[in-house]
Amino acid sequence: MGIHERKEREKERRRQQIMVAAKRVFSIKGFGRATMEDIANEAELSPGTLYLYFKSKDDLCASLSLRVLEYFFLRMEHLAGEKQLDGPQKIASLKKALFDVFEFDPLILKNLFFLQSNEAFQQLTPELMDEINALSAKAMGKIASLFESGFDPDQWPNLHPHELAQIIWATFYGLVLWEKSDGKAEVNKAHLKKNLDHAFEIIERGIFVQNRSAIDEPIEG
Amino acid sequence: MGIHERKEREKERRRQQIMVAAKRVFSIKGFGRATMEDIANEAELSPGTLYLYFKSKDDLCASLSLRVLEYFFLRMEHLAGEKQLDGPQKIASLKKALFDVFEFDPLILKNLFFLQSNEAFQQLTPELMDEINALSAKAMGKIASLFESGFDPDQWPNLHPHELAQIIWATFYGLVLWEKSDGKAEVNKAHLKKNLDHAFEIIERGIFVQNRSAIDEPIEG
Amino acid sequence: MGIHERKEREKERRRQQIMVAAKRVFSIKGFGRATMEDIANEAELSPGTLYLYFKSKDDLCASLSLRVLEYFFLRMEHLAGEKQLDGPQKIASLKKALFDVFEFDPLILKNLFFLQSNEAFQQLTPELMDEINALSAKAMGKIASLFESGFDPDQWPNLHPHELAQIIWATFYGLVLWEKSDGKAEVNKAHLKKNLDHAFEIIERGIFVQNRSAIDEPIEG
Amino acid sequence: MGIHERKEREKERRRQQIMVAAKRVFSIKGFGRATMEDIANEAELSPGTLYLYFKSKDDLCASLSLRVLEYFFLRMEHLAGEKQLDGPQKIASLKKALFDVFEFDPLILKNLFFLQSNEAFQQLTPELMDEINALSAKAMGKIASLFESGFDPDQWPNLHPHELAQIIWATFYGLVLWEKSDGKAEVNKAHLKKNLDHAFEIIERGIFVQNRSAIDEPIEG
DNA sequence: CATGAATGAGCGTTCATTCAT
DNA sequence: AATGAATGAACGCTCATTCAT
Repeated sequence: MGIHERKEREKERRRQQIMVAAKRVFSIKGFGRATMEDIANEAELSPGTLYLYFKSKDDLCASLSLRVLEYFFLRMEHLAGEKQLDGPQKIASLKKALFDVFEFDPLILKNLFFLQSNEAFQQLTPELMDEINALSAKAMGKIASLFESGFDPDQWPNLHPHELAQIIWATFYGLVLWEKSDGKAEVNKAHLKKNLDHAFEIIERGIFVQNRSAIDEPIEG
Repeated sequence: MGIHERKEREKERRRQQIMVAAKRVFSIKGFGRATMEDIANEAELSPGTLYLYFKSKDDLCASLSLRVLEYFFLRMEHLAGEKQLDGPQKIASLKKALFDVFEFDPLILKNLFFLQSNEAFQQLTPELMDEINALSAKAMGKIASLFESGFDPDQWPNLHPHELAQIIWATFYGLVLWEKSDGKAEVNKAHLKKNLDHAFEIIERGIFVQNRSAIDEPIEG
Repeated sequence: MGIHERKEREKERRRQQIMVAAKRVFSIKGFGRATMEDIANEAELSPGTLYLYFKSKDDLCASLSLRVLEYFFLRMEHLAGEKQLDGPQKIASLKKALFDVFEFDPLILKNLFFLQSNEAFQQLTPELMDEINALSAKAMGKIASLFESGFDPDQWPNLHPHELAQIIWATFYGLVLWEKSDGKAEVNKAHLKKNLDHAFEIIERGIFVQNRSAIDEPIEG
Repeated sequence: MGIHERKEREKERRRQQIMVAAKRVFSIKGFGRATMEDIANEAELSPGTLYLYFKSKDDLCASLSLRVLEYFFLRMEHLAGEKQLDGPQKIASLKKALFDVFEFDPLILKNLFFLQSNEAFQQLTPELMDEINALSAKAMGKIASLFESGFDPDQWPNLHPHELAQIIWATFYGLVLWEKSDGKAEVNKAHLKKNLDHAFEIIERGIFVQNRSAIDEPIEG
């Protein structure tokens, strides 16, 4: 049994080794222009070996994405579990979590977003595609659940939590992709952070503040 | 001189013809899978001819993007010229303009966003890259100018109009890329419209509404 | 129109040039081990060019086969048209025709037989597969038609012409494949010729001669 | 000595086990598409182990063929030993034996014929190639010996028994390869049987019947 | 200007075989 | 003896681009 476990661990380590190499290569040569041979060289393995751990190049790429997505989902799940937060605190935590996701792996995150908004996505193994989609959906669901009790339905008669989650996610999505992939990681991080701060402040004020008519009405009345 | 001008006009017409063909092919085969030969066939020209009008495939793609960007810029310019609008009207007009840009050519818009967040972008002719960047920047500047007098700097001591423009743009960006490219154009339009509505309502309320402290102060006072 | 025809001729010539090169390469390196690059080099073209004239390696190979098959069919058709031949003359003509087919291109004939009795065959474009099968069937039909009036149905109550055609063809098939592919073309030809002579003499005697019971009957009677 | 023999027996058993697995895989995936890994999985061994028993994939394939060939040779040897048979009985027995050989393993027989008429054959270990050739030759010799006293040399001044053996073998060869490998084993068997019946009836009549001149002679007499 | 045949570097992937354990 | 992870050469095919006509 010890043997089996050791093998498992080694196998997993190899996978990680390949994924690390792939990430490095992607960040140097760009996603589309990285070849399996490049990755193999970087991992100090032969091309064939890569295929023992990943079905295809797409599979490798998607697996990278999956890791970020998993991290993202875990953060969201944890967040959704914190019952005592008020609206603004939720927003703050969400912002923090999203920023952490970005920091966890900016390149791969861009890669993931890229992949999802791309025709290549349709060519993954259906299982992998489903897995990515399912995980995305689950994470989105967690964001939505954050807002189930978070904002005033009288003020937002048409905005369902899922739609809000989508908008927040899309904003994040846009901000991330908007960052130049010029390798200046620290600059990008700071820039994204500032943008996130502003965006979430707007969202927070927009959602939780009593709106104008509510304020004005008593005066008018 | 008439001859020269006619030649110019014909040359420009040819370019348009190719771009129209390219658009059609992209929308059928997807961006990555469209070949220059496909485009040439669709334009009823030979592959070689394409290279008389566009330096490379990337150049052709980028030129397509440029058209959307030009349309976008024109809309923004026009909008920025309308002096009499109040804040909410500006937001409404901006939303309308962005939606029109999407409708103008959803596929190419996605393509543009795609291109910009992509390594391929770095490989365009510098001139083209500059042109795209300059046009983007100019359009962004127009959005920013919308908000120069639009929101209360006391409430937003750190949010410069340019940053707000970026956030709005990124949100749009994210919402557009988030749409599935599954060919159901009408469905996508309706979905994007709803999302845009919500997003801009949040932004509008977030920016223009007096914030909580402002509301509360009289009570405290 | 002259231009178009010249182009057509040149295109056809190119095809021939490639097929000739392919044949040479096959005969040197064997079918399975010949690469498209080998063939391209032999034809003094680039690999890509081959694909302008043939959809795939299989397509190229099958096209080679088709030529032999066409020749074979033409011979059979011509033979079937000669009405005045008696049985032994038919057999002799058929033998001659089959031998000519072998001589026309021994290597490709083996190749064809090889292809047909091989799993690889199932992977050709359906059209090509159908074309080969249809041509084979037509040729077989011609052989069969040779024997529709050729042998005594009283003596062969169960042997239909098509079955006889199959047997003759299979015999030829076996004799051809039986030849060693050792490059000694002349030796092979002589050997096949001798075997064909014997085989067809047996067949001729077997089919056309009155059988024992027929001979014996008068004695019995 | 007991130990050594037991080892030998076990080694031989392992070989058989692998060969059985190989046969199963070939019949499912087709010959060319079966990989060593497939075979190893089927045999519940690891790929490496296969190489302890067979030098190469070709070697394994050829060994399979050898088994059929051995069976064939045994049948022929037995047949050649039956002294009391007359010509037609010999033909009938030979036909029966050949059909049994086909039934013994249609797929592998096709494979053998395939292998022999193929370049791959040249790449086997010389020993294996020699063994196959020797066994073929021996079996062929047995067929030939059947006919040493079987047919009238006056009628067949040029047909030596070995040549007749070759023709019969080639006919069998052709008929076997001619069968579609479509998995419908029973259909194929019935079809081959019918073809064999017809072919051997032709051969029997052709060889043993008094030929035309012999028939005419009584007139002369 | 326009053509379109030709190019050829480049890629993802396979699989028979090896060898350290 | 048995393993099975690793190998790496090899291959068929694509397609953006060029250039002689």
